[in-house]
Amino acid sequence: MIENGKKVPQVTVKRLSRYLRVLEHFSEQGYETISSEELANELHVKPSQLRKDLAYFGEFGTRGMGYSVSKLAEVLRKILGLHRQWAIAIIGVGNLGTALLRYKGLNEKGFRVAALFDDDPEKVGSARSGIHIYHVDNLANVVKEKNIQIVILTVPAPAARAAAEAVIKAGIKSILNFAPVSIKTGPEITCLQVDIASELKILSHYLAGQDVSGGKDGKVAIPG
Amino acid sequence: MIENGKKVPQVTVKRLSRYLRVLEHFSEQGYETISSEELANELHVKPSQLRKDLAYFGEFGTRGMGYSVSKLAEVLRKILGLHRQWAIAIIGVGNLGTALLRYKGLNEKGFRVAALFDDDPEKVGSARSGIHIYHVDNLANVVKEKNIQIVILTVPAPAARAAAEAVIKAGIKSILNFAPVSIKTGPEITCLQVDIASELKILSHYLAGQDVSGGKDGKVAIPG
DNA sequence: TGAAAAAAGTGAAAATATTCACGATCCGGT
DNA sequence: ACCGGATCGTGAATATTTTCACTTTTTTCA
Repeated sequence: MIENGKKVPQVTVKRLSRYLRVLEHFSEQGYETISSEELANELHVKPSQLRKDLAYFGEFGTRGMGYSVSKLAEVLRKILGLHRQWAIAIIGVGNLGTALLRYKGLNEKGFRVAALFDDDPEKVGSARSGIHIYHVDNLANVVKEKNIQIVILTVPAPAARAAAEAVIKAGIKSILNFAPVSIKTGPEITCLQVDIASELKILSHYLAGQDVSGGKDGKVAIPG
Repeated sequence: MIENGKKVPQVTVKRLSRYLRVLEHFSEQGYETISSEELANELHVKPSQLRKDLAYFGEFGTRGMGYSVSKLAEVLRKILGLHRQWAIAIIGVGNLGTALLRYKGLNEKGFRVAALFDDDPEKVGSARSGIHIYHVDNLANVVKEKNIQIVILTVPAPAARAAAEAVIKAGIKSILNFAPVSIKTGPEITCLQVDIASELKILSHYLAGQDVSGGKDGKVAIPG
């Protein structure tokens, strides 16, 4: 691992991937160097936070000058493991699974969807965007065969827990879970949750708090 | 607003929506009461955290007994503003936008997709799942007309910033942004970001850190 | 009715994460 | 070579969030 000593907070890793995106953008624009202030402003974080985030991994800037755009990008790619190619499986070929398969962000350099899984006999055996759909019962085999490292779970909620168990049993260490179910994992497994319905409810909370309409049935007092 | 005093961290609000989901599940199973321990275990958080989260809003349990499943669910629905109906617009009718439109989690009680927007003349004027696709130029009008409160941004990255500006100008206060671009908003606007490519990179980081293959080109040392 | 058990609520402690502010270093011009 | 300005790197100060551990309240059962 790259980091030198103390453990890196996950929020930091999340920001690193954002820094990288901005750097790649600046690189395309022909920028050679960038200061922590410019880079941080782009993402609406404090420059000191950017510097602190990088400090977990080493020193990459030049005082008085800033950072070399290309060098820093390269460092971030290494920290994020993007110098490798990761094979992804999507489990659950519904609306969301299919959309993700075709989503540009998922087919960036470094990632490749290598297999799809479902338990619907109608779907199993066919293909989407040229990727074969296997039955989930074959998960362990296909994972081994195709050297899959990352699983994206887009199954319906009731199926999620079982699917997650199968995934873990198949030896997968990285899960991106879109099902609205919390998955219990050991410490050696990274499971990130993307919960769209929850996000909406958060928005709803803030909207309701601002009491947007103030309408007649807008009472929110809590009984008892 | 409901909360009594100090401001509520956003992570707390996020957890509230998860608690609610579990409660609804337990309710369907016929449970009448639930302890903080049972509820918290389900989501792999500490019971004390659940209690602290609720404490921002009041006291809802009975010592010695736990919480009434239905009462607590009702409280959470109110806190989260789910006793109202919110109209959503999706901007960007590509793969992801279309998938979300059809996604169950987005059509739960409390939410309704009321309009779609795109700037592709091929799409504008047609409909998806019975929802009309407008040109983004008409955003402000349609937002007013249909009383839209929440916008989901699923446009490509280069279009995101402009789209976000238009959204904000149209008076929207709640944005769920799927574009890989950081959006600067005033304090009265809530903008949540769902960044799928970033999540993958986080997974990649942890995978690389574990040095999964240890293979020949697995070197990760940083030069200089 | 009283004692024991269960479980919420909560102030304080601990752990994390962010921000500040300043010393260190580097570049460019003279 | 030196000076002034820019900007990184970082320890210390804040701020935030989580967890603990204890107190209070309620229920149950003998």
